[in-house]
Amino acid sequence: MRADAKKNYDHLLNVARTVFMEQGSDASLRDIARRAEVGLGTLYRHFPTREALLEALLRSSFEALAERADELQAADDSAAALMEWLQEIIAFTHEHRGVIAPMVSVIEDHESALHASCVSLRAAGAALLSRAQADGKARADLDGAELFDLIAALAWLREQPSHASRADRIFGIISGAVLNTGKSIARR
Amino acid sequence: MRADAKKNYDHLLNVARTVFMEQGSDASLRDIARRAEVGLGTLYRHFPTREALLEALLRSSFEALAERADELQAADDSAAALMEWLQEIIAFTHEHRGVIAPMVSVIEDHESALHASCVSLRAAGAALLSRAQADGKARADLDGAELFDLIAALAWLREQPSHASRADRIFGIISGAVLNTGKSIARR
DNA sequence: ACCTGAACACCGTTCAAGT
DNA sequence: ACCTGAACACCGTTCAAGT
Repeated sequence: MRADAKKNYDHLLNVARTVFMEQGSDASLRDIARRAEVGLGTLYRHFPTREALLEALLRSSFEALAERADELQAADDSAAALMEWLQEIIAFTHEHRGVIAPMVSVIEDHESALHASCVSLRAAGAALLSRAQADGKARADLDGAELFDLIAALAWLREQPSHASRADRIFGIISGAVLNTGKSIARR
Repeated sequence: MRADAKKNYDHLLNVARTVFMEQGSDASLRDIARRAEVGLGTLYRHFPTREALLEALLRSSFEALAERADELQAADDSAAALMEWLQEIIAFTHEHRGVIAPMVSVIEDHESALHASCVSLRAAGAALLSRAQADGKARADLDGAELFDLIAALAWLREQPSHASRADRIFGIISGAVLNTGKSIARR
């Protein structure tokens, strides 16, 4: 990449990070180009779709979450490890408002720039689930795709302001449904 | 209302029904006015917000769902009644793609035209839940707002094409978490 | 090789002017 | 009392023209 192109690319990523954080992942691409003081075509040249921009922006975070799952595979308590990872991925999507919808919409679209990252995350979750199942701590009749569905549902709910006060409770209820520990979540 | 106004009002509702069914509840209001062969201002006069249009369109359905809950209160099995009603409300939101997001976003906004309908539905669900709880068939540590969250999460998931094949399974898992029957959902 | 921004086809919302 | 549609302020996406 030419030096000037590289500079634009990096600057666009930084501005996009700011704007997405402020306004969510459905922020205006025009606004990003404007704030980066770059032609709109330059943004489209480097990132042909919103998904491509999100992927470039969040790649390292996705990788970190996948690595975190690997680390947690070594934890003593496989159920606690799964719960911890669920907490972390929900916290991540909560931080990046609006990111769960594109993640779900591209999970079966092999052409999307965001596809690989989502599949990796699903696989990372599936691996943690598998170990918990092997330990008899997670319900056996659940697979990675279903776990990803539950994560997506929780993540979407988390984005709704009216839900905020119940977020922990609902997380407990749904993640509790994944485990074999009966219905023991914190009572009020 | 003047006769010509009434005619426009009714015609707009019919066209909106068609367009929302075709494209979801976030369809273009401009397109609706265009297809109704009515000035854009006429649509805004009758329905000042998208929520007002949705409310006028779905009021009878919301009422039917609330009445259905009343009927089901008389059923023998309170747990089955709750499950049946959950199925029906999810089927309704699935039929009306895109409607769950505004429903959740206005549930705490007393000014919204859609507010009353959503609160009624939440109350209807809460009543069914209460009876199941009194019978010891639903987990005691759950309230209407939390049930509404779970419904919303399921409804949103249902809108995602990639989720379609697992819809029944996830419904079983989440609704199972509401009941006190352990984790007995259909195995594969 | 890369950048620019006008052009095109859309939105939602408001409101002066018309009947 | 009601209707109309231009006007305004936005979008996403493409692409001819420039450096």
